[in-house]
Amino acid sequence: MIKSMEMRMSSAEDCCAGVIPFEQPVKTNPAAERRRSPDTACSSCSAHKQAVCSGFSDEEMEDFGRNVRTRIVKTGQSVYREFEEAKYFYTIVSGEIRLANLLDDGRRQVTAFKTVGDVIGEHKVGYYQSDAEAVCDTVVCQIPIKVMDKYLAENQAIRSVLTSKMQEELHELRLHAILLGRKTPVEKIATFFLGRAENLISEGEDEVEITLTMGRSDIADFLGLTIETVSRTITKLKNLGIIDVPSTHSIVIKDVHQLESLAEGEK
Amino acid sequence: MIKSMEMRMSSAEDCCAGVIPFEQPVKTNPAAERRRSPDTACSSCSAHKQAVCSGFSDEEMEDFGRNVRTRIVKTGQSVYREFEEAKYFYTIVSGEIRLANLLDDGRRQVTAFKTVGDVIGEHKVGYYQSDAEAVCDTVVCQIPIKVMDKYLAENQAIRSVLTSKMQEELHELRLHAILLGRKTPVEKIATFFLGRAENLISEGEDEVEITLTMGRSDIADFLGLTIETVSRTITKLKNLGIIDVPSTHSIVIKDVHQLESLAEGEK
DNA sequence: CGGCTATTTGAGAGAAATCAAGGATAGTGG
DNA sequence: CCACTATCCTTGATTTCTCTCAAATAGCCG
Repeated sequence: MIKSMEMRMSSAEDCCAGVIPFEQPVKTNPAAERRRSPDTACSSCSAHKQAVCSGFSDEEMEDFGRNVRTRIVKTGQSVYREFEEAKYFYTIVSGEIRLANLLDDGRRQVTAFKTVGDVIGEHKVGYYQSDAEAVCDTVVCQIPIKVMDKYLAENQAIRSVLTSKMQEELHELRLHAILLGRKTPVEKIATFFLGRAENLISEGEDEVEITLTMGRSDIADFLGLTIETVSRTITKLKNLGIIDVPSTHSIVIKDVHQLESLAEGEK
Repeated sequence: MIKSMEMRMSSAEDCCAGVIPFEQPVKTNPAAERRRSPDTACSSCSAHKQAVCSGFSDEEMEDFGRNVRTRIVKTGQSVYREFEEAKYFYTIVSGEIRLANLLDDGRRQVTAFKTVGDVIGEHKVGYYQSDAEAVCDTVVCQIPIKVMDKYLAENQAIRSVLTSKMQEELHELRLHAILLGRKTPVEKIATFFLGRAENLISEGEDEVEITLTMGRSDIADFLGLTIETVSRTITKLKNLGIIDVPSTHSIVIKDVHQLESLAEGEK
């Protein structure tokens, strides 16, 4: 039923932008997890400012910290799988997660890449609706649904943050639908690169370097293309002088403005 | 900037399944709206059971009814437009709404069709992120964001219903991404028809009749196809004996099981 | 009935997928 | 540290499917 793709991936230590907020050795146990101890407290968490927990007061944070666990997910491993009972939310502390769905014959659609501060999991459904897999070595904060529900019931700030995150996710999925349904390969790749560059583009700067954590097949399955078309399109953009490709997983956007034009279909 | 598509549509009175819950004449004013009076109270609203307001107690409902307005939206008119300031949520009382986004050159992606009981609008963003247009004559219940926020702050049941609806929307958008990115035209059309039949299929029944409220170009823009491919694919399914097409806007699924096989890509 | 759209159907072109190799890269083990 | 090997990525040739362009038909409204 499930064609094995993208397994046996490299551990690629330098591929993840986020800083892992503690130095503990990774357990050999594949489901490595630990309750947060004082030295790994939420207050020192590198993802705190961007995550749902940003809405907590200091005392609440401390209480929260006692109820969550940190889980290390190595490249290619899954955080959860589609149809599994949804017992937890996860906040991404460092690394990157892809959400993907499979058709019976092995065709795959990656619906989103999630990074530091993003929340994954399901509310009110009971089971996960996608596979969540680590694109590179990743650290997540595991929050039991019941705990989250308690905070949501009591705390307006948390509700507000979570609702905003859901709303943003809806918006991103709608934008992605436009991309999948109506954009050409060049537009898709250009849009994808710009999305990755979003937080890196500084005023008046034409050149930005982005990191492609994931492989070409993840990109292809995200954009609704084949890996060959992804590869050819990247080469085309390179030949046009709009990007440079110093290495497979690194792209330098040499002309942001021109790439933006391409992304919107202006010839 | 915007290519005019789908304008000047017919008024197609028989195309909407929902029952309009009151008999007032439609105002000639294009922004026809009225505060709900006792005889048009929420308690008699045909959408009540399926909508967010289902979480209200009787007194709350009465209060709620004083704060909302009913708005009649004729075929082709918009409830709101992308980038407009988002002042209201809307619950669909009867009829059908399409959410759509345009690219600068006129390409369009319909991201969803919304029907009775669905909520449209944005939280926490400030502006609408899609166009919302009536596929056929439609009645919506207009809820000021501030009013909704008040209820959300006070009422767990409302929060729960709204969160569920958002979660469901996320799920639908993910499923739609799979369709757009990875399915063939036959699979897309089959999936679309089955989605429309979802609440109509009864146990052990092979044959179901569905109504296509929208035109072929809406279907095409929803499925990421051209109208020609939509038309040809429908013809193909007809020739295979899996469906009948008694009229343009009516489809009889003659073999639900076989259509399900096609929708999932089983040859 | 007449005009306007929407839909269907046909023919042809073009673009992306598929099939097939060769080359680069990274992780493994000596 | 280096060679080996598996995998990933790129490139080329070909096929196939969908889009585009074009025109006929059908359906609806006044």
